Amino acid sequence: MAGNTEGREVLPDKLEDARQAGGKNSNRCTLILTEGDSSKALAMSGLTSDKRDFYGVYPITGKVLNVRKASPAQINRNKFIQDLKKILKLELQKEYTDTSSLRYGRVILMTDQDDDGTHMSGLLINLFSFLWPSLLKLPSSFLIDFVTPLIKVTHETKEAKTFSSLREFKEWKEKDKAHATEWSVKFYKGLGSSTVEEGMLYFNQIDIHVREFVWEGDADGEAINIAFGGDPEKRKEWIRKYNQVDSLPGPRGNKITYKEFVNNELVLFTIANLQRSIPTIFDGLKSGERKIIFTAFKIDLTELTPLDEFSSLVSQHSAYHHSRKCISNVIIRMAQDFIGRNNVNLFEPSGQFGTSASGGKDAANERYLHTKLKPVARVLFPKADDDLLEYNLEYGRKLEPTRYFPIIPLVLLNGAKGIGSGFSTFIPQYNPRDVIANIRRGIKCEEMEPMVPWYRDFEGEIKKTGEGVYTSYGKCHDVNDNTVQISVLPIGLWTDDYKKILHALKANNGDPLIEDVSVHNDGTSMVFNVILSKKHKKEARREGYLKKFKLEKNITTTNMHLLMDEMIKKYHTPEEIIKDFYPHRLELYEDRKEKMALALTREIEELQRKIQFLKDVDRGVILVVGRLKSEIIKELKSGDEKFLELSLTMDQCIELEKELAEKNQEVGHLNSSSAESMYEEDLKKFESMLSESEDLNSRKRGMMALSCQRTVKPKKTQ
DNA sequence: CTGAAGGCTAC
DNA sequence: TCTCGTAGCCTTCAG
Repeated sequence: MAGNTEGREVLPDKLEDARQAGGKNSNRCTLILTEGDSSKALAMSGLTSDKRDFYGVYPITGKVLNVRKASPAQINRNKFIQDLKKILKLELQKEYTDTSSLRYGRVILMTDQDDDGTHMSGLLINLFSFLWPSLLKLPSSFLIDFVTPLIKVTHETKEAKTFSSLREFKEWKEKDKAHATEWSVKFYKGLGSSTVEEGMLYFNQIDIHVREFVWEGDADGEAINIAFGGDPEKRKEWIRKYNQVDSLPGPRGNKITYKEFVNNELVLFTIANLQRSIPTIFDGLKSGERKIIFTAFKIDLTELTPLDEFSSLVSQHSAYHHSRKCISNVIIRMAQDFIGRNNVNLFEPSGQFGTSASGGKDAANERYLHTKLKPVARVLFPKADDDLLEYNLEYGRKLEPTRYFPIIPLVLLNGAKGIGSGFSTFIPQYNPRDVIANIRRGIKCEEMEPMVPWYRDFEGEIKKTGEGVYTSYGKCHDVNDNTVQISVLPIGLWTDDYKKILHALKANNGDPLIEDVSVHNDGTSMVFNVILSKKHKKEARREGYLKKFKLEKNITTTNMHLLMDEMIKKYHTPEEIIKDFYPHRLELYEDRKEKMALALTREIEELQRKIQFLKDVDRGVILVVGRLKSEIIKELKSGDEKFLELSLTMDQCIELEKELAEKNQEVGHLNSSSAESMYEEDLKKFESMLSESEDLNSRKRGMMALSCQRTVKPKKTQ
């Protein structure tokens, strides 16, 4: 009667097993895999007691292992796969011709209706298709997609309709454009926000909320292999192809082939993944960073504010839908200013935002941190641009711009690292002055100077050592015959990691290269004193300490990808990035000029009308004295009524004429200024700000030097 | 030569 | 609350 309880005690704690699972009715049982614990709760509240006979629920926490790229050992030790095997009684390597030996007859994937949810479904499909392909090829679908409505439209007289994708909704709207506006539209924000009642509704009519995955043939396997296999080149090709499809997918019933899923739906995750991981050429920002900047400008974050407070404001103002912990980490990274991080940080780090001891991983918890915008932010992103940008909308609400246009390519100042689907990116940091100089050359149609990576306050050397390869070097010197002092590490090598390297050299498999290491922290930086082993001393001197002590690190320009209008573009040099950037920035000044001219013209016309009005009053053309206001208005041109509020004196007239003269002068100035000269003004402002902060830094360093007069003495050798 | 690890925004 | 494990790509380094 009841399900087979054999082995039930070893089933995972988080499983809500179907009562009939593993029994003679196991074939009629369905396992629901949910994305996260909150979706499991929704499923549980929707499944009434009688349904619990045949439905089991198991939550997945986090992303599922991509088995196609994993080693057998990794697959074996993966917790989720172990659990799944137990729950379904799956056996590796087994060919299934039916599901009779399993504890459940089919599996429903209940993932969120967002891009990451699609990815989760994809990873699960990938898992089954790789480990148990025979199950997906069974005539009756083994994998089922649970589809909750994303959008619901209601009408006064007609029956409500629901859509499970934005694409379906848009198709419907296009088809009946004339009447679409009669419907009111409701957007669901995903599984997490569904109510218990909605959960019940989904499971009462489960048939209209599911979609079967169908295996048609080899093309399905091939599509999955391209999306999840070990060949990124194939993936790049796939993304390029499906990123620009304007044709909509075929009819959407209650079935979908794996190939359709991959090419029409999974590709949307891929694009979202690129947009959050790879900056645009225009503003050098990833989507999350853009939301952060936007919110900081919008709420005018010029006073130190607790970081957790700011990050929750970002969620509200920019409709950031991911975890707040995540956005806090991004803000922390944007505010960090230790050597090797940002050349121009836009946010003030107040509190322990992390150090070069561990590349910033030692930052304090967000509740101990404060931040605010640095003044340079509004110099790089001028306020005057705000009206010229294009903004994203969500449910009709204005959000952050689709892209900003800082005055110089931010991505070259602060660099970029990111890992997306199909593409990753690495862009080194450069000297703002070099970038400015090259922009000026570009505008004057002169050849640009090749730039070498530059990191603020880095005292080591960086030079070109190959095609697309630059090497940064640490610094060290002999203190005495036995001791070498290492005072500077190459870019990207953190002191904690370097300690490990030195200890490895000390051990060196029983043949020590160095005898001893001592580490000194002088408050701002680390200094290592290394005692050379007698045996290797000569060799170390001959081959060079930098090489011997691993004080060289490469910085490559071979993987520079940026987004440009939703397409990935590869750059080979930083100068190429500048060339793609500054013409757009110049165009923005043309826009700005046009807009300012229009506003000025309006103001001048208004002034002229006011002056004319006052003159007419003065000459008696308009009679004012001793009359009712309503009488006078009848004789006035429409729009002139408000001029009655003016003080009707010649003093007022003279003042307005003075104002008019000023405005006319402004027009003259505007007409004589070109986009280029306006650009130059903004660049000069940024340059003077750079000089200010450089002065400040050198003063700070001077004070440090004074207070740290005690130099670090090497430890005496015994 | 192969495998692992680091970097970063997400679940 | 914090830690851990996962995706995704490319480069470096250890075995």
